[in-house]
Amino acid sequence: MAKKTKKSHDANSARLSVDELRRIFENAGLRLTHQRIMVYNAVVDSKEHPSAETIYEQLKKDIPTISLDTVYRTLSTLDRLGLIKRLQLFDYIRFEPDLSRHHHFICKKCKKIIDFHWPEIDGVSIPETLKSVGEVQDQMVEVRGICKECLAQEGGEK
Amino acid sequence: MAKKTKKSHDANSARLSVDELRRIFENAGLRLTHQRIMVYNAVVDSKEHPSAETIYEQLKKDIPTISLDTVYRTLSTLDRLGLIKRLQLFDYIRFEPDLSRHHHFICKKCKKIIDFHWPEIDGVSIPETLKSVGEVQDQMVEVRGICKECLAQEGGEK
DNA sequence: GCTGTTCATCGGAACAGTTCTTAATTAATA
DNA sequence: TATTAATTAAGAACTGTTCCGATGAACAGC
Repeated sequence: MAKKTKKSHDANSARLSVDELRRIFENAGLRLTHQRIMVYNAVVDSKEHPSAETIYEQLKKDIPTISLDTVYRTLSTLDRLGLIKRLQLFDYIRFEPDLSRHHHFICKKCKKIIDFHWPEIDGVSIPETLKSVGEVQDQMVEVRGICKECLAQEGGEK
Repeated sequence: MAKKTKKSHDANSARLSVDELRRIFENAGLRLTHQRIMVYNAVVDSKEHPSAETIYEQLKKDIPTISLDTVYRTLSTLDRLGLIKRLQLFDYIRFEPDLSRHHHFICKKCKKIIDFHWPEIDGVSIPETLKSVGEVQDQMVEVRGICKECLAQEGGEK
């Protein structure tokens, strides 16, 4: 009753079923524990690129005994298994469930991260000079600025 | 004699003269101290996106009494004045002198950061959806992969 | 069912990078 | 030279993250 009904998912972060999770964990020789399921679901359901701390605070409501260490370890495990993605954009490490190619708008003020897509960029082939630098595995545009909410606040508080 | 002759600069990180620095500091109501000049020069001369610790270790050779705290404070000041740029891509905070638009290749293995240019990307205009998200101030492509040196090492050590 | 083994978990301690504190000293500018 | 900001030293504090030793749960083979 007091529970939030948080169900709105993007196409690219649909939650895997427990059976699918079990298969992935078993293949990796790992056990699928309650905590692991809960951490996974928390990241997938979240839209705010949460930090370990955020996930921890959230899960404590349902599992009061969960430890921060477990959250950290589990997030690492999930990242290693490719189920979520680790991001380091600021002082915090954050996690996101969207594994498809996308980019980030980062508000310099409130540090909010907003995903966006940019197909025009995704189509541009990597410059020649980069090929001699190394093997490219991943690319992402990071756009920084001030988000609408912070702009409104700035204008209002003057 | 034991001094390194490190003079190769990119076009975009030409060192400001002491007079130019003085003017900038004066405008900001700050004093231009020996340490500040040295820290500034160390970043501008460096090609490796150094951390505070790296700068500190380097400067100790010339100023044995310099404190790590001063390095941290000075790097912040220089960033605030727009003379260098602060980067947080990994666990360390790093600094770079190149203020022009460029992008970063980051080696996942040795954590080296290599600058590169990508004019094709710079010309692409920002997607419509972003305009409703906020005010864009800065954009940068982050490419991750394995650099040539690490690739060679990987092949060799097998 | 038991028994041992293999993990995952817990709680707290440890760690690393960064910032802050206080007081004394040094050095830049008017 | 006087004023005042910046630096130093030595350490504490802080924050995010990881490690450690003990405990406990789940599973395999008997």
